[in-house]
Amino acid sequence: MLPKERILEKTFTLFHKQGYNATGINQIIEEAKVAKASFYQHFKSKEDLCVAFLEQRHSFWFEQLVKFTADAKDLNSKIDKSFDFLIYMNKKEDFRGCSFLNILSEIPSDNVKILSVIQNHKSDLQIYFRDILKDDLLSDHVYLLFESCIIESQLFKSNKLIEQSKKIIQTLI
Amino acid sequence: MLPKERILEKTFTLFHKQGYNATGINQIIEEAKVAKASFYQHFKSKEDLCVAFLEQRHSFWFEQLVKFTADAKDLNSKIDKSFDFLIYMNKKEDFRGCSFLNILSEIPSDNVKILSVIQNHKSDLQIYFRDILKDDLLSDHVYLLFESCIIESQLFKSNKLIEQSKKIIQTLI
DNA sequence: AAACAAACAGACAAGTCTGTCTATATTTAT
DNA sequence: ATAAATATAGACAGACTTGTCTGTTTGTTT
Repeated sequence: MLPKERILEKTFTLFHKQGYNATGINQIIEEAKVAKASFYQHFKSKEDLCVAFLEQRHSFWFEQLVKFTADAKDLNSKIDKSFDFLIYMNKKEDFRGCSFLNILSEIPSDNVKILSVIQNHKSDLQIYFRDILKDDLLSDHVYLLFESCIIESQLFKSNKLIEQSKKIIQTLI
Repeated sequence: MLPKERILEKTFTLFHKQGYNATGINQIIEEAKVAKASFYQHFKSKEDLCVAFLEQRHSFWFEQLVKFTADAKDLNSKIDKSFDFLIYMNKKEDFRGCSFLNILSEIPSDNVKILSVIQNHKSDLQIYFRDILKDDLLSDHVYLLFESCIIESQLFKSNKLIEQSKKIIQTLI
Protein backbone atom coordinates (compact mmCIF):
# COMPACT_ATOMS: atom_id res chain seq x y z
CA MET A 1 0.00 0.00 0.00
CA LEU A 2 1.36 3.39 -1.04
CA PRO A 3 2.09 6.18 1.46
CA LYS A 4 -0.63 8.40 0.03
CA GLU A 5 -3.18 5.64 0.45
CA ARG A 6 -2.01 4.98 3.99
CA ILE A 7 -2.38 8.68 4.79
CA LEU A 8 -5.90 8.85 3.38
CA GLU A 9 -6.94 5.70 5.18
CA LYS A 10 -5.78 6.96 8.55
CA THR A 11 -7.19 10.43 7.93
CA PHE A 12 -10.52 8.86 7.10
CA THR A 13 -10.91 7.32 10.53
CA LEU A 14 -9.14 9.99 12.58
CA PHE A 15 -10.90 13.04 11.15
CA HIS A 16 -14.25 11.38 11.56
CA LYS A 17 -13.54 10.07 15.04
CA GLN A 18 -11.66 13.00 16.57
CA GLY A 19 -12.56 15.90 14.30
CA TYR A 20 -10.41 18.16 12.19
CA ASN A 21 -8.71 20.38 14.75
CA ALA A 22 -8.20 17.65 17.30
CA THR A 23 -6.28 15.54 14.79
CA GLY A 24 -2.71 16.65 14.11
CA ILE A 25 -0.57 15.92 11.11
CA ASN A 26 1.92 14.25 13.44
CA GLN A 27 -0.62 11.72 14.64
CA ILE A 28 -1.66 10.93 11.10
CA ILE A 29 1.85 10.34 9.77
CA GLU A 30 2.87 8.39 12.84
CA GLU A 31 -0.05 6.00 12.61
CA ALA A 32 0.16 5.79 8.83
CA LYS A 33 3.89 5.14 9.12
CA VAL A 34 4.80 7.85 6.66
CA ALA A 35 7.58 10.41 6.89
CA LYS A 36 6.55 14.02 7.29
CA ALA A 37 8.38 15.05 4.12
CA SER A 38 6.43 12.39 2.24
CA PHE A 39 3.19 13.73 3.60
CA TYR A 40 3.92 17.22 2.33
CA GLN A 41 4.86 15.79 -1.05
CA HIS A 42 1.29 14.54 -1.51
CA PHE A 43 -0.62 17.25 0.33
CA LYS A 44 0.50 20.82 0.28
CA SER A 45 -1.28 21.66 3.55
CA LYS A 46 -3.64 20.32 6.17
CA GLU A 47 -6.45 22.19 4.46
CA ASP A 48 -5.60 20.29 1.29
CA LEU A 49 -5.87 17.03 3.17
CA CYS A 50 -9.21 18.13 4.56
CA VAL A 51 -10.62 18.63 1.07
CA ALA A 52 -9.33 15.20 0.02
CA PHE A 53 -10.88 13.70 3.13
CA LEU A 54 -14.27 15.27 2.50
CA GLU A 55 -14.29 14.13 -1.10
CA GLN A 56 -13.45 10.62 -0.01
CA ARG A 57 -16.11 10.72 2.66
CA HIS A 58 -18.62 12.02 0.13
CA SER A 59 -18.11 9.05 -2.17
CA PHE A 60 -18.05 6.58 0.68
CA TRP A 61 -21.20 7.91 2.30
CA PHE A 62 -23.33 8.01 -0.83
CA GLU A 63 -22.15 4.59 -1.95
CA GLN A 64 -23.19 3.17 1.38
CA LEU A 65 -26.54 4.95 1.28
CA VAL A 66 -27.36 3.75 -2.23
CA LYS A 67 -26.32 0.22 -1.36
CA PHE A 68 -28.34 0.21 1.84
CA THR A 69 -31.52 1.40 0.12
CA ALA A 70 -31.06 -0.57 -3.10
CA ASP A 71 -33.63 -3.28 -2.42
CA ALA A 72 -36.46 -0.87 -1.62
CA LYS A 73 -39.22 -1.52 -4.14
CA ASP A 74 -41.44 1.53 -3.78
CA LEU A 75 -40.91 5.20 -3.10
CA ASN A 76 -42.20 4.94 0.44
CA SER A 77 -39.83 2.23 1.58
CA LYS A 78 -36.93 3.98 -0.15
CA ILE A 79 -37.37 6.94 2.16
CA ASP A 80 -37.93 4.67 5.10
CA LYS A 81 -34.75 2.77 4.40
CA SER A 82 -32.84 6.04 4.06
CA PHE A 83 -33.68 6.85 7.65
CA ASP A 84 -32.81 3.33 8.71
CA PHE A 85 -29.44 4.01 7.13
CA LEU A 86 -28.87 6.71 9.74
CA ILE A 87 -29.58 4.23 12.52
CA TYR A 88 -27.20 1.80 10.87
CA MET A 89 -24.46 4.45 10.65
CA ASN A 90 -25.01 5.67 14.19
CA LYS A 91 -24.39 2.19 15.46
CA LYS A 92 -21.44 1.65 13.15
CA GLU A 93 -19.82 4.99 13.94
CA ASP A 94 -20.93 5.46 17.52
CA PHE A 95 -23.13 8.56 17.04
CA ARG A 96 -20.37 10.76 15.74
CA GLY A 97 -22.72 12.57 13.37
CA CYS A 98 -21.91 14.10 10.02
CA SER A 99 -18.28 14.85 9.20
CA PHE A 100 -19.36 17.65 6.91
CA LEU A 101 -21.43 19.46 9.50
CA ASN A 102 -18.83 18.83 12.17
CA ILE A 103 -16.10 20.39 10.07
CA LEU A 104 -18.44 23.24 9.14
CA SER A 105 -18.42 24.19 12.82
CA GLU A 106 -14.64 23.86 13.06
CA ILE A 107 -13.50 26.06 10.21
CA PRO A 108 -13.62 29.86 10.13
CA SER A 109 -16.67 30.98 8.18
CA ASP A 110 -14.57 32.59 5.45
CA ASN A 111 -12.90 29.34 4.37
CA VAL A 112 -14.60 29.13 0.98
CA LYS A 113 -12.58 26.17 -0.23
CA ILE A 114 -13.77 23.77 2.43
CA LEU A 115 -17.20 25.38 2.72
CA SER A 116 -18.02 24.71 -0.91
CA VAL A 117 -17.14 21.03 -0.61
CA ILE A 118 -19.55 20.77 2.30
CA GLN A 119 -22.23 22.67 0.39
CA ASN A 120 -21.84 20.37 -2.60
CA HIS A 121 -22.26 17.32 -0.44
CA LYS A 122 -25.49 18.60 1.07
CA SER A 123 -26.79 19.77 -2.29
CA ASP A 124 -26.32 16.25 -3.58
CA LEU A 125 -28.31 14.93 -0.66
CA GLN A 126 -31.09 17.39 -1.44
CA ILE A 127 -31.04 16.15 -5.03
CA TYR A 128 -31.11 12.55 -3.81
CA PHE A 129 -34.49 13.13 -2.16
CA ARG A 130 -35.73 15.26 -5.05
CA ASP A 131 -35.03 12.44 -7.49
CA ILE A 132 -36.97 10.01 -5.38
CA LEU A 133 -39.95 12.18 -4.54
CA LYS A 134 -40.26 14.40 -7.65
CA ASP A 135 -41.76 17.17 -5.55
CA ASP A 136 -39.74 20.19 -4.40
CA LEU A 137 -41.64 21.01 -1.26
CA LEU A 138 -42.00 17.43 -0.11
CA SER A 139 -38.38 16.52 -0.85
CA ASP A 140 -37.09 19.59 0.98
CA HIS A 141 -39.33 18.61 3.84
CA VAL A 142 -37.85 15.13 4.03
CA TYR A 143 -34.34 16.52 3.55
CA LEU A 144 -34.77 18.87 6.50
CA LEU A 145 -36.03 16.08 8.72
CA PHE A 146 -33.14 13.90 7.59
CA GLU A 147 -30.60 16.57 8.46
CA SER A 148 -31.97 17.23 11.91
CA CYS A 149 -32.10 13.49 12.54
CA ILE A 150 -28.34 13.35 12.04
CA ILE A 151 -27.74 16.27 14.39
CA GLU A 152 -30.16 15.23 17.10
CA SER A 153 -28.99 11.64 17.25
CA GLN A 154 -25.42 12.89 17.62
CA LEU A 155 -26.46 15.31 20.35
CA PHE A 156 -28.57 12.89 22.39
CA LYS A 157 -26.71 9.74 21.32
CA SER A 158 -30.07 8.20 20.55
CA ASN A 159 -32.13 7.09 17.55
CA LYS A 160 -35.37 8.22 19.15
CA LEU A 161 -35.97 11.21 16.87
CA ILE A 162 -35.16 9.12 13.81
CA GLU A 163 -37.93 6.74 14.76
CA GLN A 164 -40.16 9.74 15.37
CA SER A 165 -39.31 11.09 11.92
CA LYS A 166 -40.20 7.82 10.28
CA LYS A 167 -43.64 8.06 11.88
CA ILE A 168 -43.98 11.67 10.75
CA ILE A 169 -43.12 10.83 7.17
CA GLN A 170 -45.74 8.07 7.11
CA THR A 171 -48.32 10.81 7.50
CA LEU A 172 -46.84 12.84 4.64
CA ILE A 173 -46.44 10.50 1.70
CA MET B 1 -17.70 47.20 35.08
CA LEU B 2 -16.06 44.34 36.95
CA PRO B 3 -13.37 42.11 35.43
CA LYS B 4 -15.59 39.04 35.50
CA GLU B 5 -18.30 40.90 33.62
CA ARG B 6 -15.80 42.17 31.06
CA ILE B 7 -14.57 38.61 30.53
CA LEU B 8 -18.06 37.24 30.03
CA GLU B 9 -18.98 40.04 27.68
CA LYS B 10 -15.96 39.48 25.42
CA THR B 11 -16.35 35.71 25.60
CA PHE B 12 -19.94 36.07 24.52
CA THR B 13 -19.01 37.71 21.23
CA LEU B 14 -15.75 35.89 20.57
CA PHE B 15 -16.95 32.34 21.21
CA HIS B 16 -19.96 32.92 19.03
CA LYS B 17 -18.06 34.67 16.27
CA GLN B 18 -14.87 32.59 16.14
CA GLY B 19 -15.85 29.40 17.91
CA TYR B 20 -14.46 27.74 21.00
CA ASN B 21 -11.12 26.36 19.84
CA ALA B 22 -10.27 29.33 17.65
CA THR B 23 -10.60 31.71 20.59
CA GLY B 24 -7.71 31.68 23.05
CA ILE B 25 -7.69 32.80 26.65
CA ASN B 26 -5.04 35.33 25.71
CA GLN B 27 -7.28 37.05 23.20
CA ILE B 28 -10.13 37.20 25.66
CA ILE B 29 -8.13 38.75 28.49
CA GLU B 30 -6.38 41.14 26.17
CA GLU B 31 -9.60 42.48 24.68
CA ALA B 32 -11.38 42.44 28.02
CA LYS B 33 -8.41 44.25 29.56
CA VAL B 34 -8.07 41.79 32.39
CA ALA B 35 -4.91 40.29 33.82
CA LYS B 36 -4.40 36.58 33.34
CA ALA B 37 -4.19 35.94 37.06
CA SER B 38 -7.54 37.67 37.46
CA PHE B 39 -9.07 35.49 34.81
CA TYR B 40 -8.05 32.30 36.59
CA GLN B 41 -9.40 33.67 39.84
CA HIS B 42 -12.89 33.73 38.32
CA PHE B 43 -12.71 30.70 36.05
CA LYS B 44 -10.72 27.63 36.94
CA SER B 45 -10.27 26.56 33.31
CA LYS B 46 -11.30 27.31 29.76
CA GLU B 47 -13.86 24.53 30.00
CA ASP B 48 -15.32 26.32 33.00
CA LEU B 49 -15.60 29.49 30.95
CA CYS B 50 -17.28 27.53 28.17
CA VAL B 51 -20.01 26.32 30.53
CA ALA B 52 -20.53 29.88 31.78
CA PHE B 53 -20.72 31.09 28.20
CA LEU B 54 -23.31 28.49 27.19
CA GLU B 55 -25.46 29.27 30.21
CA GLN B 56 -25.33 32.94 29.36
CA ARG B 57 -26.13 32.23 25.74
CA HIS B 58 -29.02 30.00 26.79
CA SER B 59 -30.66 32.80 28.78
CA PHE B 60 -29.96 35.38 26.13
CA TRP B 61 -31.31 33.30 23.28
CA PHE B 62 -34.57 32.27 24.93
CA GLU B 63 -35.21 35.78 26.20
CA GLN B 64 -34.84 37.08 22.68
CA LEU B 65 -37.06 34.35 21.26
CA VAL B 66 -39.85 34.94 23.78
CA LYS B 67 -39.68 38.68 23.25
CA PHE B 68 -39.72 38.32 19.49
CA THR B 69 -42.78 36.07 19.48
CA ALA B 70 -44.62 37.81 22.33
CA ASP B 71 -47.20 39.63 20.23
CA ALA B 72 -48.37 36.56 18.32
CA LYS B 73 -52.03 36.09 19.07
CA ASP B 74 -52.72 32.54 17.93
CA LEU B 75 -50.81 29.29 17.92
CA ASN B 76 -50.20 29.44 14.21
CA SER B 77 -48.53 32.83 14.17
CA LYS B 78 -46.50 31.92 17.27
CA ILE B 79 -44.79 29.17 15.30
CA ASP B 80 -44.49 31.40 12.28
CA LYS B 81 -42.85 34.13 14.30
CA SER B 82 -40.46 31.61 15.82
CA PHE B 83 -39.11 30.86 12.38
CA ASP B 84 -38.96 34.57 11.60
CA PHE B 85 -36.80 34.83 14.69
CA LEU B 86 -34.21 32.67 12.95
CA ILE B 87 -34.16 35.04 9.98
CA TYR B 88 -33.80 37.94 12.39
CA MET B 89 -30.88 36.26 14.17
CA ASN B 90 -29.19 35.23 10.93
CA LYS B 91 -29.13 38.85 9.85
CA LYS B 92 -28.05 40.07 13.26
CA GLU B 93 -25.31 37.47 13.68
CA ASP B 94 -24.29 36.97 10.08
CA PHE B 95 -25.36 33.33 9.66
CA ARG B 96 -23.08 31.98 12.34
CA GLY B 97 -25.60 29.34 13.37
CA CYS B 98 -26.12 27.86 16.79
CA SER B 99 -23.35 28.21 19.38
CA PHE B 100 -24.50 25.02 21.07
CA LEU B 101 -24.33 22.88 17.96
CA ASN B 102 -21.09 24.51 16.89
CA ILE B 103 -19.44 23.70 20.20
CA LEU B 104 -20.92 20.21 20.08
CA SER B 105 -18.78 19.62 17.00
CA GLU B 106 -15.70 21.12 18.63
CA ILE B 107 -15.51 19.16 21.85
CA PRO B 108 -14.48 15.52 22.18
CA SER B 109 -17.58 13.35 22.46
CA ASP B 110 -16.73 12.26 26.01
CA ASN B 111 -16.90 15.76 27.47
CA VAL B 112 -20.04 15.15 29.54
CA LYS B 113 -19.92 18.48 31.35
CA ILE B 114 -20.29 20.60 28.23
CA LEU B 115 -22.44 18.04 26.41
CA SER B 116 -25.12 18.09 29.09
CA VAL B 117 -25.38 21.89 28.95
CA ILE B 118 -25.99 21.61 25.22
CA GLN B 119 -28.52 18.84 25.70
CA ASN B 120 -30.39 20.89 28.28
CA HIS B 121 -30.61 23.83 25.93
CA LYS B 122 -32.09 21.74 23.14
CA SER B 123 -34.44 19.93 25.50
CA ASP B 124 -35.78 23.30 26.54
CA LEU B 125 -36.36 24.18 22.91
CA GLN B 126 -38.24 20.93 22.43
CA ILE B 127 -40.37 21.82 25.44
CA TYR B 128 -40.94 25.30 24.04
CA PHE B 129 -42.68 23.84 20.99
CA ARG B 130 -44.45 21.21 23.06
CA ASP B 131 -45.98 23.89 25.28
CA ILE B 132 -47.25 25.77 22.26
CA LEU B 133 -48.58 22.86 20.25
CA LYS B 134 -49.68 20.39 22.97
CA ASP B 135 -48.99 17.47 20.66
CA ASP B 136 -45.87 15.34 20.92
CA LEU B 137 -45.61 14.23 17.33
CA LEU B 138 -46.41 17.61 15.85
CA SER B 139 -44.13 19.53 18.21
CA ASP B 140 -41.23 17.17 17.54
CA HIS B 141 -41.93 17.65 13.87
CA VAL B 142 -41.69 21.42 14.15
CA TYR B 143 -38.66 21.16 16.42
CA LEU B 144 -36.82 19.05 13.87
CA LEU B 145 -37.62 21.49 11.07
CA PHE B 146 -36.50 24.34 13.29
CA GLU B 147 -33.19 22.68 14.05
CA SER B 148 -32.37 21.93 10.45
CA CYS B 149 -33.31 25.49 9.51
CA ILE B 150 -30.57 26.74 11.80
CA ILE B 151 -28.02 24.36 10.32
CA GLU B 152 -28.96 24.83 6.70
CA SER B 153 -29.04 28.60 6.83
CA GLN B 154 -25.58 28.56 8.39
CA LEU B 155 -24.32 26.17 5.74
CA PHE B 156 -25.76 27.98 2.72
CA LYS B 157 -25.77 31.46 4.29
CA SER B 158 -29.34 31.81 3.15
CA ASN B 159 -32.85 31.97 4.63
CA LYS B 160 -34.33 30.02 1.75
CA LEU B 161 -35.03 26.83 3.66
CA ILE B 162 -36.53 28.78 6.53
CA GLU B 163 -39.05 30.26 4.11
CA GLN B 164 -39.61 26.79 2.75
CA SER B 165 -40.23 25.45 6.26
CA LYS B 166 -42.77 28.14 6.97
CA LYS B 167 -44.68 26.99 3.90
CA ILE B 168 -44.42 23.37 5.00
CA ILE B 169 -45.73 24.14 8.46
CA GLN B 170 -48.76 25.94 6.99
CA THR B 171 -49.82 22.57 5.58
CA LEU B 172 -49.42 20.86 8.96
CA ILE B 173 -51.28 22.95 11.50
C1' DA C 1 -4.07 55.08 59.07
C1' DA C 2 -3.55 50.09 58.79
C1' DA C 3 -4.97 45.82 56.91
C1' DC C 4 -6.87 42.96 53.70
C1' DA C 5 -8.71 41.66 49.27
C1' DA C 6 -8.68 42.06 44.49
C1' DA C 7 -6.67 43.37 40.10
C1' DC C 8 -2.73 44.46 37.79
C1' DA C 9 1.55 43.28 34.40
C1' DG C 10 4.03 40.00 32.53
C1' DA C 11 7.50 36.26 32.66
C1' DC C 12 7.53 31.43 32.44
C1' DA C 13 6.69 26.29 31.96
C1' DA C 14 5.42 22.66 29.22
C1' DG C 15 3.15 21.43 25.79
C1' DT C 16 0.81 21.75 21.20
C1' DC C 17 0.64 22.82 16.32
C1' DT C 18 2.01 23.26 11.01
C1' DG C 19 5.36 23.32 7.81
C1' DT C 20 10.53 23.26 6.18
C1' DC C 21 14.77 21.35 5.98
C1' DT C 22 18.88 18.13 5.47
C1' DA C 23 20.63 13.93 4.53
C1' DT C 24 20.16 9.05 3.74
C1' DA C 25 17.98 5.07 1.75
C1' DT C 26 15.01 2.55 -1.29
C1' DT C 27 12.53 1.77 -5.34
C1' DT C 28 11.52 2.36 -10.29
C1' DA C 29 12.56 3.23 -15.12
C1' DT C 30 15.46 3.70 -18.84
C1' DA D 1 23.87 -0.69 -14.47
C1' DT D 2 23.09 4.01 -14.17
C1' DA D 3 20.01 7.77 -13.32
C1' DA D 4 15.92 9.74 -11.51
C1' DA D 5 12.17 9.72 -8.64
C1' DT D 6 10.27 8.61 -4.29
C1' DA D 7 10.47 7.44 0.57
C1' DT D 8 12.76 7.52 4.86
C1' DA D 9 14.09 9.60 9.81
C1' DG D 10 14.11 13.25 12.43
C1' DA D 11 15.85 17.86 13.71
C1' DC D 12 14.25 22.42 13.60
C1' DA D 13 11.79 27.03 13.22
C1' DG D 14 8.31 29.75 14.73
C1' DA D 15 4.13 30.36 16.42
C1' DC D 16 0.58 29.03 19.12
C1' DT D 17 -1.91 26.97 23.43
C1' DT D 18 -3.40 26.70 28.64
C1' DG D 19 -2.24 27.43 33.06
C1' DT D 20 1.10 28.91 37.05
C1' DC D 21 3.77 32.02 39.25
C1' DT D 22 5.98 36.37 41.29
C1' DG D 23 5.67 40.80 42.60
C1' DT D 24 3.34 45.35 42.35
C1' DT D 25 -0.51 48.38 42.60
C1' DT D 26 -5.06 49.71 43.49
C1' DG D 27 -9.31 49.90 46.16
C1' DT D 28 -12.20 48.96 50.11
C1' DT D 29 -13.18 48.21 54.83
C1' DT D 30 -12.35 48.44 59.47
